[in-house]
Order: sequence, then C-alpha cells, then structure tokens
Amino acid sequence: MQNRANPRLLDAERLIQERLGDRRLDFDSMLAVSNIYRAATAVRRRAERAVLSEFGLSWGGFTTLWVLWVWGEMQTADLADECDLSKGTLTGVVKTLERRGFVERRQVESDRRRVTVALTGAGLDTIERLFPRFNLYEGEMVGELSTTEKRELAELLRRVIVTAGER
Amino acid sequence: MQNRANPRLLDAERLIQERLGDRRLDFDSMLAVSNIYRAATAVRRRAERAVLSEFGLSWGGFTTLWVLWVWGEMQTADLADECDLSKGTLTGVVKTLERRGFVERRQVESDRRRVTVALTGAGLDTIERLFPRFNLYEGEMVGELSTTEKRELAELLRRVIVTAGER
DNA sequence: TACTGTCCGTTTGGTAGCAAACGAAATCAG
DNA sequence: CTGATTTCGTTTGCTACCAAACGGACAGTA
Repeated sequence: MQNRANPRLLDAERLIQERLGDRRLDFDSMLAVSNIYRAATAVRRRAERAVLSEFGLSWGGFTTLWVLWVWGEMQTADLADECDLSKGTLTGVVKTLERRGFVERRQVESDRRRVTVALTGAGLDTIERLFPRFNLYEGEMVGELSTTEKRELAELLRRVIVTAGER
Repeated sequence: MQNRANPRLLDAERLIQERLGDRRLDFDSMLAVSNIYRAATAVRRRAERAVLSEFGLSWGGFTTLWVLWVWGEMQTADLADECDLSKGTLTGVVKTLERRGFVERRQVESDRRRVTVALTGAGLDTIERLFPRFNLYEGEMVGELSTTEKRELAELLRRVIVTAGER
C-alpha cells in the first residue's frame, strides 16, 4: 500500500513532517483526517463543475433533490436531518430550489407550524436525468480503487462518521 | 470488514438501496463517495465546535494559520494554493484573521502587485497552543482505526484526491 | 516611451453553512 | 379555559466559498 500512485502528494506530506520536526505528534491520524477533508473538497468541487453546474445545482441542492426523490415528500426537519444540514441552512437551500422550480412547499393541515417539501414535475425530471450521470461521476472519482477497496474505504469512513457524530 | 461497528449507518444505506430498487447503479462507488463527504462534514463540524471555537477560528482560518506556521511568510497566491482555496476566498479568510490579530499583510517592495502574509506574535502563540490540541482531536476522530487502517485510509483517499484533482 | 498583453490581489454577486434569536402554533398543567 | 412551556420553521448576523469581473502594476516590443 505504499506510495506508488501518487509520489507528489506523499512528498508534500513528508515535507510537512520535516517541518514539524521532532514534536511528538500523531502523523498517522493527521494524515488520515486531512486527507478525508481534501478528498471531500476535491470531489465536491469537481462534481459541481463537471456535472451539477449544467443543471444549475449546488452540491447541497443536489443532495436535497436526491433525498426527496428517494424518500418522497418530507417534513422540513426530517429533510434537514437526512441532508445533514441545520434547519436554518435547509430553509435557504429549499428557497433556492423553489425559485428554480424544482421543489414546492406545502403547509400541513393538521399542524400549521409544519411544512413539507416535495419535488415538482420539473424537479423529478431533473433528478431522474441527473442521477445516472452523477453516479457515473462517482464511479470515476473512485475509479482507481477495486471493488474491495471501495468497500473498505466506505467501511473505514463509516467508523469515522460514527465517532465524529457521537453526542 | 463487515457491519459490526455501526449497524445503524449500514441500515440506512440498505434502505436507500431498496428505494432505488432495480435501477442499474454503482452502489459501491456511491457509498464510498458519499461517505467521504459525510465523514468530512462530521469531522469539520465537530472540530469547529469542540476545538476551534474556543480560539475563535473556523476550519479555513485554522488551516491558513497552520500553513503559515509550517511554511512561514508566504505570498497570497501560494498560500491560497497550499490551503486549497480560491484566491478570492483567501482574501476574505486573511481579512478575518487580520481583524482577529493573527496575521499581517505585507506589500512586496520589488513588485507592488504582490502581498505576503505572515503570522503575528499572537498568531504564532495561538497556533502553537492550538495545534497539539487539534492533533489530539484528530487522533480521537480516527480512534476506532488501527495504525494500519489509518494508513490504509490515507492511501485510499490519496488516490481519490489525485483522480478528482486531475486537469 | 507608449502600447500591448499578462499577472497580481481584491471586489462583486451569488449560494451555502452555522448558531442563536424569534414568532406562531400546539400542548400541557392547573 | 388560561397561562406557561415546548416545538415548529424562519430570520438574522456572520463566515466561508466560488467564478468572474476589475484595476493596478509589471514586462516586452517597437
């Protein structure tokens, strides 16, 4: 599992180690965590440029559309939860999606504090055309990994997600 | 590498598979990519709450301070590059750090278009107190992984970073 | 010495993201 | 019922993030 694929990246990491010198630090954890963040940023940025921009969607907008597609009409709070956004942020994202005609808001009869969000026809059409494209893109992003490695990666990350998400 | 640590997360993933039904999709890639993003968000959010907030720093602000600490005074463009931010974004981050007294801007004599950024005394003091704390935090976030697994994770992510960063 | 193009960092306009404050609506206690 | 509490989604104030436009400063050419 060494070096092979990406000498340049590792070189940069080594330079940092030299810089930090003999301080007693946990480099393994540092590199694991910082690479999680770098990978996420790179993947998101490229997705927005290469796939989502064409549909006028941000990463957050896409996620929201996708969740609504998979789960159907949902209450705001549940949607925020599923999209992993604060409810305040979700209000804004939904507002943008509404302006673009992808979703619509509906007051709940039985409890007038509540609001649900649902895909419009245009939203449904968009996500159905977009998702296969996006899935291909995902395949490209992990194209250097074997199936086993993809599962391994997903599993290692799952444990980090659980740890970071605790209480 | 199965299930054990986090049945709940996997259950959610299974539900999604059921929802998407018999469409021909690349689930392995989908789960790998979405977990990268979820892990990054969780780690960042927790870091900002548990460690950085106390020092009045965002993730981006911390990264910038850290880069300046490791590499010393730098030109704006190089700093943006090293922090993995657009130059426009960096201008804003530096402005915030400047307001907080952590860094200072300096005009380059020989080329008056150029500006360098350097840590102030307070900035140096802050990053030196903060970084060991942050490194401990990083250790916690991947605390469920063995050393071998941390290196494996870092290496798998390196390959994704390279793929996503191409051209 | 002007003209031209290029190279800087900043600004602009837009979206996203959070925490905390808010106001309306529901629920609970008595 | 009525007043207090809780539970919703939205708003507010800030920071961050990008792409693209901008304007000043350099560099090359004639």
